[in-house]
Amino acid sequence: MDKTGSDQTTEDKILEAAKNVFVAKGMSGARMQDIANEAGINKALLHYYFRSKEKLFEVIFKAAVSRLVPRITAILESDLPLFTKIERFCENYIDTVMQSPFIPLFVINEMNKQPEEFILKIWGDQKPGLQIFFKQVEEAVATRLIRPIHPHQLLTHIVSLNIFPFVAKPIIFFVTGMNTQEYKEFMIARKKEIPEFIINSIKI
Amino acid sequence: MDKTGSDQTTEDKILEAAKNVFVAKGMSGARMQDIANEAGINKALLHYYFRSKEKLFEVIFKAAVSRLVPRITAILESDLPLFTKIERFCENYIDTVMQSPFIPLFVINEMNKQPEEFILKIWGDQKPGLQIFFKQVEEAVATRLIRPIHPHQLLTHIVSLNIFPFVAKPIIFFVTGMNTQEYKEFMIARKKEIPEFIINSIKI
DNA sequence: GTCTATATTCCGATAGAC
DNA sequence: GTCTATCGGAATATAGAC
Repeated sequence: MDKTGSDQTTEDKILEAAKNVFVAKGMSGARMQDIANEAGINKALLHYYFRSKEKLFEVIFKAAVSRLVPRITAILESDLPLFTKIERFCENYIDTVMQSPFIPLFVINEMNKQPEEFILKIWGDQKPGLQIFFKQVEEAVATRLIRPIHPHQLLTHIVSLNIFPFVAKPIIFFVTGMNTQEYKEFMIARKKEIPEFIINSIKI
Repeated sequence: MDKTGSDQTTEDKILEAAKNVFVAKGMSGARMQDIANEAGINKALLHYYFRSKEKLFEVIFKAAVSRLVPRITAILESDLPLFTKIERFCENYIDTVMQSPFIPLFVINEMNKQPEEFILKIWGDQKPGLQIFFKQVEEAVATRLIRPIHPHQLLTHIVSLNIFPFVAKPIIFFVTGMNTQEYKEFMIARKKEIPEFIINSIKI
């Protein structure tokens, strides 16, 4: 099962190549020729398997969303205690995203650029039910486990602290003068730093 | 001085139109024809004022960076006390960005997509000296004003909490089910919520 | 299924009249 | 400075041989 080997089906090679190119350059910046080169085939074959660039993009984008969203919601929707949940989420999220660090910006960017009807077609059923998490936060406030805070605000805090450093990587480089190795250590440190930062703030 | 009126010079009309189109669609998604339409002129005139799409983009991107970066650094580089600084920063940043909320994603996205030499040409001198802020955080730790935290981590926390909700607006809509008005109120509430969240976490 | 060759559309850029 | 018309190349997509 060598992901880059020649035992992949042509369709798989196309999908992997398309993912790499679309994620790196975005829908409008990607070229069918780039994808064909990356897959080691020619342009015509792309259109044989997927009718158009738009159809191919739709498949890739949907797959990216389908992998990113559950990654965020699964732990938050579990029945763990609130603080444990926050700790697990940060560790787990940063670990997985470090392996494909450009996916978040890809999804965020296309969510902002693609027409709304396209986005609706993708998310349609995906709309995550985070009500369990919101309820849990409200209860934690009611029982004085944490200080008063709106669940939407807390969720946004958590997600912002985890995702933003990935999308802003070039800015962090410029501002701090880190090199690649230091950036990696910085992100690993955040797996502990973020939950500590959050829990320190909300616990009573 | 009507910004949308016809008393603008042609160059100003082009610059404003180009900003709107580039920010909305990105470098690769923008079309010279779109910019010409938005400016109420024709394509040829774009090339008369700015030699190429790339040159025009460079002007727009540089302007965006030059307006965004000082906005972040000015307050952080001031000589205010640490907590006051954090409060002012959040209020000020969210206020100004709410007036052109797509600039941060534009800058972040192009920083990731444009070749490094292009970015270097833009930032060149801009490299902000946040050493004052970093020193201040270290001193605050040393004097037990705040708990131990690496200055880079704290800065990243602050910036993440402020910027991310703008770039992730469509995701917030889907996840929380907010409408436009609720989103606006949500962002206004963050002007107080974020500094409270941060200071609560780091103060001893 | 896979390729080469070609059609077709689009887009950045220029020529040249006014 | 501003316009219309057009060039030339690039990109998506299709035709047709194998």
